[in-house]
Amino acid sequence: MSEEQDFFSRVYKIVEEIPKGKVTTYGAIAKSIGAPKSARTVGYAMNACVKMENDLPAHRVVNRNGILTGKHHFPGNNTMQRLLEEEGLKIIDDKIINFKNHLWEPAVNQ
DNA sequence: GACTTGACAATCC
DNA sequence: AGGATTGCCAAGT
Repeated sequence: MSEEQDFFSRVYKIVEEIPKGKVTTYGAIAKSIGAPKSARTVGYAMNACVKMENDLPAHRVVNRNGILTGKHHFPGNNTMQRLLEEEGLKIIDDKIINFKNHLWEPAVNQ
């Protein structure tokens, strides 16, 4: 049993599991992969995810404040906000309204 | 092989 | 209540 995949792969796997209309935080993802202190590293993986052509809903990942911290890294100007709004979320001032209400907690044993 | 950077988070003042 | 600092970990240079 060797599920020891790369840090990136684990992060991608979690992000891939994020249901539509839901969002999660970097810390939650890091925690689910067994690295609660590697929240920064999770964001680092996301940055690489945009560079590669994948189907990861990176726009559903925000910081623990529910703020679209990574919107600047998306193609275009407000791609991230637009995508979230398309999923039924409300965003004001780059911040998700009722963020806690749309927060999705990933599993710990993936 | 060591230093710097970075889409975070928690703590201190 | 709000701003500044520290901690942590992985990849890049």
